[in-house]
Amino acid sequence: MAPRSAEQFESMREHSRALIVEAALTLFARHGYEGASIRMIAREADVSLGLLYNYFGGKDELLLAIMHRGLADVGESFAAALEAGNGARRGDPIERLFRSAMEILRRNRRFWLLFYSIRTQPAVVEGLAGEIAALGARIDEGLRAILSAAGSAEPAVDARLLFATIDGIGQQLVLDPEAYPVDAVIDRAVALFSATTTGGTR
Amino acid sequence: MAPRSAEQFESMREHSRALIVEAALTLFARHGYEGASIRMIAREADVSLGLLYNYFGGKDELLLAIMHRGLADVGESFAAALEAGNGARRGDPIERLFRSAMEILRRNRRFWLLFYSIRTQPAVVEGLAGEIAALGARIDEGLRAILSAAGSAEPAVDARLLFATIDGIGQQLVLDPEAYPVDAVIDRAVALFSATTTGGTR
Amino acid sequence: MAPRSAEQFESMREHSRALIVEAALTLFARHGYEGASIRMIAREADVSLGLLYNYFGGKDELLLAIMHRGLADVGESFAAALEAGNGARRGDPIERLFRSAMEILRRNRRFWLLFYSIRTQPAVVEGLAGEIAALGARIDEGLRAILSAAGSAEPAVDARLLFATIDGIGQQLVLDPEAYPVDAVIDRAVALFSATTTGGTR
Amino acid sequence: MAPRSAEQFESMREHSRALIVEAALTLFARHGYEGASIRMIAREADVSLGLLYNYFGGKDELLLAIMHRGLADVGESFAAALEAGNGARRGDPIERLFRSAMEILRRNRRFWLLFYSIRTQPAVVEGLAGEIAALGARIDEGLRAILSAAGSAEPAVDARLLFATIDGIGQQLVLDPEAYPVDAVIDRAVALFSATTTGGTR
DNA sequence: AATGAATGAGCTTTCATTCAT
DNA sequence: AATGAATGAAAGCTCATTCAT
Repeated sequence: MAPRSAEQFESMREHSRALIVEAALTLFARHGYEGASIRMIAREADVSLGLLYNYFGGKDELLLAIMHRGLADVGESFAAALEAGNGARRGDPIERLFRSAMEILRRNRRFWLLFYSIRTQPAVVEGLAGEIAALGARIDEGLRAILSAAGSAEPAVDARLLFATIDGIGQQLVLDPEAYPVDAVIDRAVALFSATTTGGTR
Repeated sequence: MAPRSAEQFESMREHSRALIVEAALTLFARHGYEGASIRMIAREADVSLGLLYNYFGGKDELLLAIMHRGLADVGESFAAALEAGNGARRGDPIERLFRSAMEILRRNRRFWLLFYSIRTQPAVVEGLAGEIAALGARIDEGLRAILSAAGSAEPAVDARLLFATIDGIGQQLVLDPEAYPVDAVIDRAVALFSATTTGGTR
Repeated sequence: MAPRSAEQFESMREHSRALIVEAALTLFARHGYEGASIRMIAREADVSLGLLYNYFGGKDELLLAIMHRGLADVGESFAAALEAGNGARRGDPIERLFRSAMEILRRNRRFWLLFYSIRTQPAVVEGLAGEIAALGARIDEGLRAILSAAGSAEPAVDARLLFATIDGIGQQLVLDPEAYPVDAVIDRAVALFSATTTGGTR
Repeated sequence: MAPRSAEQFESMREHSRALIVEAALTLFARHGYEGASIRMIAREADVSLGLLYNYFGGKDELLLAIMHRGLADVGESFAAALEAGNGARRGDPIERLFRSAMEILRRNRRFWLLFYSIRTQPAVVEGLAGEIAALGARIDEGLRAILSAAGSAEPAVDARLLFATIDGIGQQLVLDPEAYPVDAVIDRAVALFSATTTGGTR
């Protein structure tokens, strides 16, 4: 019999990899990086222990893969939100920003649960520090641009505050997605931030 | 050796206990709850493994003791901040709130680092959930009172937003206490929140 | 594709088998039997894991095949050396023996490295013990014959000593083929052994 | 109750350490370094898995400790043999050397079984290479001195041969201590080596 | 003839915890 | 009050081996 084709193998690999990443994301989110064991993950993915190591060099690589993907997603989503704001689309760019931030959080709650639980731990975040810092800088820059355009007197400080506010709301949302009144809070936040800017260049 | 008095024993106990809690706080903050081992803690406290277990029934009890103390401290500090606001002291109560919140964070950075890293993990936080929820409710209530007094149209929503903002700023501060421009950000936050309230009862 | 002939298949088989044996010999020699993994061997042979198991029932069979071949080679080479000595060829048979022994060692250094590393381990050598003993007996016999012919008073003991000497020199040579002064040592050994025999039948 | 005294702890430690080293030596000798598992060793020592790691940082450290002790023993024994030869003691120094070498081998058969099985494997011997080389050099030097004194024309080469002969006999002895006729072989070897030296300075 | 994904037992190691003194 | 030797379960990881194609 002929061996499986390269495409067959590729699709098997893709499938198993996805299973594992999915399981890891769930368990890392629930128990934290250290609290979730490789065994638990393999079982959750319904895959053997050994197979996991066919795809990831170790627990750290698994985390890295997940975080890498998650951070990239955040970066892209944020860039898209900014771009939309610069276009002809109507509506307050600050509001759009808040909304899309919440969208990102909601879409990948597990990633954020994980991210929030590891970002204080240097050893865990080690290989990611640069990437995270770069993403933070890019976001800060974007926020400053929006706030400048909106007529902020101190865009650098306002950007920090805006970011902290989003971060804070996001964390509450992620901790209790059922009960937290995001929409009302966001409305209020938008009102606050818009009130103190002149309304921008127009 | 002369027999020690009951007071001497008591003070030795207190001393050792404090040493252990201190060490645990440092290491839990640095490596997370799962990442810090009992051995590391005993060594850091310069105390034997056995002694640690004389004082604390296990790793979880140690965490509980730390968290309990920390949460109590937060509760008290917050109550004090509110009380001061209600008193004859002049100045914006919202500002006073922000300032004292930052004070709390700064005073016990390690506690917050730890708290932020575990609050997403049900298993770790298990025995604390009620306490945390109660504290949250108390704070929410206090915030609503302040905001009502300050003339907020929707104190419940504003309280949520205010809390999220404090939480968000706090987290940034705790992650990078050296470089984060707290004071400027707080000034701005105070301005924002004060601007949208009529000024309250005065 | 044209169907391959039986000979073509046969030659492919031979080729793959040889590739695998070659790789295994290299890695067993370098890392020892337990230290070399089947995966490493398959990769070194540039062959799939599955194919390796098509040719060899397991790691132990692979070792057996290698050792079997190696021991057979030793047996043949030794027999040839003896035969030459019995023939009309001139020169000291003891010298010829030493020289051809070194020749064997040099020709298959990897085999000897492996052999020396496993011969103390009953479990590894299990299936080979008989074969090794038989070869040893054959060699001992041959040595006794030579030494008898050379006029040794105690050929049995001399054979043991001669064998140990060859073994000892061989091991040094194999451990450091670059720097070890085999030739000089052999010259000296030949002189020693020849001096204490009367010169034999002639 | 008072805690155990420092001496009590020390003696407990000494006891357990010895148990572990003893078991490791036995199993490393029997199955080789890679072939003996830490679990097997702990069981053989009748000690828990964890305790082993209280005393040795890992499998490699355990090997190192054993080899270190063994090599030191060889060095000392050899030095003693040489010293005795330089003193007033009568008898052939070469003979004394052979005898004491066999004594060393017999006294610690397990060490030699282990040593012979790992000396061809660079990765295993890694941390020991320098120590082994130094010991080898010291022995070579000692042998050259003896052979010079005994009137050898080429002490450097004779030393190599003598060493290889001892090594070879030793290996046979260690492989089959019951049946190998060491004494007879040694007698013969002494005769050979003594015959070709003039008898030395005296 | 040949592939490599998949398995699970077993490996080395770490950890929270106990206990005799 | 205090010590640290001792335990064994469970962690991360590797390995020989199987099997569908």
